[in-house]
Amino acid sequence: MSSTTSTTSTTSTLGFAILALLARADSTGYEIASRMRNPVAYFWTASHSQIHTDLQRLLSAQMVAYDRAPGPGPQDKKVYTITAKGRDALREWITTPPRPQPERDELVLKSYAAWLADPAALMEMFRTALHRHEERLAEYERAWASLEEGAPPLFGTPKFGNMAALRCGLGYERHRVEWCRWMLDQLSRSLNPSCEAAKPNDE
Amino acid sequence: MSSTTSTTSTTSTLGFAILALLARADSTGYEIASRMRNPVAYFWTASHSQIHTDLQRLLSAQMVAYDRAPGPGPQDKKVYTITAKGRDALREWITTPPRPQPERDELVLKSYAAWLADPAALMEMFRTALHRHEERLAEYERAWASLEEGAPPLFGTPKFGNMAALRCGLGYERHRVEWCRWMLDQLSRSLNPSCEAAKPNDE
DNA sequence: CTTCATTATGTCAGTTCTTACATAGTTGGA
DNA sequence: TCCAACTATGTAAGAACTGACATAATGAAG
Repeated sequence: MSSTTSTTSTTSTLGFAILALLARADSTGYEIASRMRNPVAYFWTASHSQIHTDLQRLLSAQMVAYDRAPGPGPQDKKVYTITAKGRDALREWITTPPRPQPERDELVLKSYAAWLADPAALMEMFRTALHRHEERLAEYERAWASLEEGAPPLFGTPKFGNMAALRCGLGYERHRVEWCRWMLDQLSRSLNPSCEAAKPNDE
Repeated sequence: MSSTTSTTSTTSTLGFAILALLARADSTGYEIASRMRNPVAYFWTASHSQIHTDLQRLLSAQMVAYDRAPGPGPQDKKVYTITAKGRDALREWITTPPRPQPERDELVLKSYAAWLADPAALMEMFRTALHRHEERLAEYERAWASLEEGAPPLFGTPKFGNMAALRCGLGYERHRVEWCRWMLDQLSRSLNPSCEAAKPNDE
């Protein structure tokens, strides 16, 4: 309605990811990038170049502010803080239902085209994927155990967010491990279909 | 080796998605777009504008060719076919291990920041998401049942690809439904923590 | 008869994101 | 002592993708 305060929230999803991290702890751009590589925040990643770009955009939108702190390096480092305006925008964004995501997954795409390729080579690819997912799963299980050790997750504390995201990650990796194993089983059957009658057909 | 045939495979993932569809059936650009909206091929989507752009790129790379066919419309429609070169490139791409995907998921990001927001509003958002995933799951289960009806999935036939991708979709939607329910349970507990001992913990 | 959905092609502006380039101090090991 | 890794900032070119614009025939419903 009011033409002055344009509510054209031009903040991108990455912008909100940055705000979500700053709401937990003040950070430099570099720290934000490394915190995003952390598996707990595994669901959104960005290169440092884009983080710097977005921080500048958030700055001009007055969503964040920064204090200069010395070194190490030629320039001062900039420790960013979320502003009240940024926290308001973040809070509003959190409960806005996201549009259904387009599910872009290269491995599934490859499986869809798998009938054209060499089964042995496919098996190697899925074995690699399986190992990756098993490692991630183990990592998440360790993180989950260490989160459950302390006090129960209180809503209103960052720990709640950690558990929520981690719980999703656990379920996702379990599903992936299962799927990769199923694929490997199907592919091995196509290589030696001899034991067709012997197999008990359940797992 | 040979400097003339530059193996700089500049084909994007979308390009291979298009090739994978054309390997199953010749299609116009419009048909490719609608086939990508089909839930069986739910793992990669694109707007028609980008499909047209990529088809032109694939054409100049001689990965596809087309025959003109009449109407309906002002121009002839172009029925695209995958070429031998395109099929070779596709086959090579299928077994190349994809880099670990960055897992960009807005809903998980929101859950990570959920501790800052209103639990009631969050519950509504997760209820919406739950319904979407339940619907998808039902859709996939129907598709799976109709795939199992016929002959068993033979490797070397497109049906194998359908089952592979669908199996992944089923596992994913189940995991999502489970996670959304867990989130709703956690959020409802934070709203009335009184019945901590009373509730039977299942639904 | 008009209107609307579907089939069908394409361009263009703008956003998001990746990759490479560019700089520079500190710290720790070989 | 030198070299590599880490901390720290940023720019710029280009790829990937979205959404709006633009055109136009067919067929079905009202």
